[in-house]
Formats: sequence, C-alpha cells, structure tokens
Amino acid sequence: MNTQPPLPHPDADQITLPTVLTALGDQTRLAIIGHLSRCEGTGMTCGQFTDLASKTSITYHVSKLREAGVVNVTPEGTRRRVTLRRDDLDHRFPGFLDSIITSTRDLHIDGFEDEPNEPAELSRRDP
Amino acid sequence: MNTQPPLPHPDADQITLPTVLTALGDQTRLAIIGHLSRCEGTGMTCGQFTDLASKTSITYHVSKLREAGVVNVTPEGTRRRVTLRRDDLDHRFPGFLDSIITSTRDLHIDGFEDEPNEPAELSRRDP
DNA sequence: TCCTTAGTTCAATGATTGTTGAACAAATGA
DNA sequence: TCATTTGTTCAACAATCATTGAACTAAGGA
Repeated sequence: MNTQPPLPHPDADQITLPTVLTALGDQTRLAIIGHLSRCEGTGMTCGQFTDLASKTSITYHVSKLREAGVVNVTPEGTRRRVTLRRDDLDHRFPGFLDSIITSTRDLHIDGFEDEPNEPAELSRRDP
Repeated sequence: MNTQPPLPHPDADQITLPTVLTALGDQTRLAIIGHLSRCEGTGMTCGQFTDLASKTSITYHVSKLREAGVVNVTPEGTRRRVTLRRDDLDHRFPGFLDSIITSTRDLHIDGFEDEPNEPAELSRRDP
C-alpha cells in the first residue's frame, strides 16, 4: 500500500561533487554501487547487501549514499528499495557514474561478483 | 640540480579507485585538482595553493593526493612541482578524471576563480 | 493473535581526519 | 657567510568515521 513517509533526499541540484566523492570513497559503499549497477531497473533491498556488512552497518552506509544523493530509498512494506539516482547523477556529473561503474567492474572491487547470477529476484522465503 | 631523493609514489597498477575517491572527497584537494587541471603542462608548486589552506595543510593534502596516485610530486630546489598523473589515471579509470574536472569547473567548486562570488555563505563579518 | 522478517535507533567505542603552531631542514641569492 | 624562500616534521587536538550489540518498530503471514 506504500503509505509510508518518504525518507529525505537532496534535490538534484543540491547534489555536490565533494559529497558524492566522499560517499563513494569507501569499500562497502562502492560495493553497494557495484551491486546496484547490475540491477538498475529493479534496484535492490538493504537485505541483499548483508554479505557486505552487518545490518546496522548497511543502514548507516545506505543513509550516507541517500544523503549524498547517490541513491534513492523508498519504503515498501518492511523493506527499503534502493536504486541508483542514475538520471540525476548523469545530469549533474556527466560521465562520472559510468566511469566509476566501469572501473569498479574491471577491478572487481565488488563483494562477490560472478556469484552464479542471483537473478535480481527479491523475496526468497523458501519453504 | 635535481639531486634530491624522489618522493614515494604508487605504481600505476597500484592505484585503486576507493583510495582515489577518498583523496578527491575533500574540498581543498578537489580545489587543488581544479587548479592543476589548468596547468597540465607545467604543473604547479605547493606555494601556489596557499590561498586554499595553510602551508602545513597543503603539505598534508598534497601528500594524500600523491599517496593515492593522483598527482606526481618532484623536488625542484626548495620547491615541489605538482602535476596531475593524467596518463596513469586515464589508463586506470577511463573518463573519470575528465568527468571530475568538468564537474568541478561547471560547479566552480574551485578556490577562487570569478572572485566577485563569495564562496556561498562563509562568514560575513561586515564593518 | 502471535511470530517472523526487515530495518532503525541509540550509546559506546576505537580509528581516522584535518587543522594548528612551533621547530626544523634544505636550496637559493645577496 | 647569512638571510630568505619553500616546504616538512611533530605533537596536540577536536571532529568525524565506521562498527558493534542491544533494544526497538512496523509490516506481513500463519
């Protein structure tokens, strides 16, 4: 039903380069971006990052990314859907995000990576 | 006569994205890069950055940039010539440096530039 | 209704930052 | 030789960072 209060996000024109760079200058957060870049349509939930750090830490890092304007976070039931702010970032800093993603891929800074390809599916509450 | 011991720099292949991003995630260091981008041929000396911060601070920030592999620093007499490691960065992270420089320019994050513009809202101790 | 899932809040903690000032060193120039 | 220029080192400090564990809330499913 999505009747949840939205979380605060900076407007596109309030996103600043130093803040974005600071947000990305961290292993864990860069890994989150790497994950997200493979699910640009759907996004991911916080729970899908718990291989990178503890639940509490993920909350912290995702907030940092949200406050910097790098990701969008929207409540969905008990979950938070996290997506890259691709358009805003491309508009503000042309070429930047792609160069980051490409480099992150090449260097596989990522958490795991070619992990038999979890098909981006959410919920997995198997029997 | 340049018989000075060189300062330690990482090899091109030792430059990592998180480190570079951390190095650039700072107002002062981003401003240094902005300055340097306008003198890519010659480079600049530390003394030319003292409008951005104190001498001691500049030493600190330039070291950060050097250790991250963003700039090259070579002693010349009593001075240090600082240059962007353009080729190494372009090779490692294609498009990255240019996107940073372009964005830094557009947003004039820079130190001074078109003077008449007080840096946003810093102190206003008028007479 | 009760239980589970998904995530947040909070206080505590140790580590890392960025700044300062005083003292220093090394090359240059008079 | 002596002073100046240019930059470094060091200890100290406040501020911010990233992590932890315990307690918590809110939504959904049985």
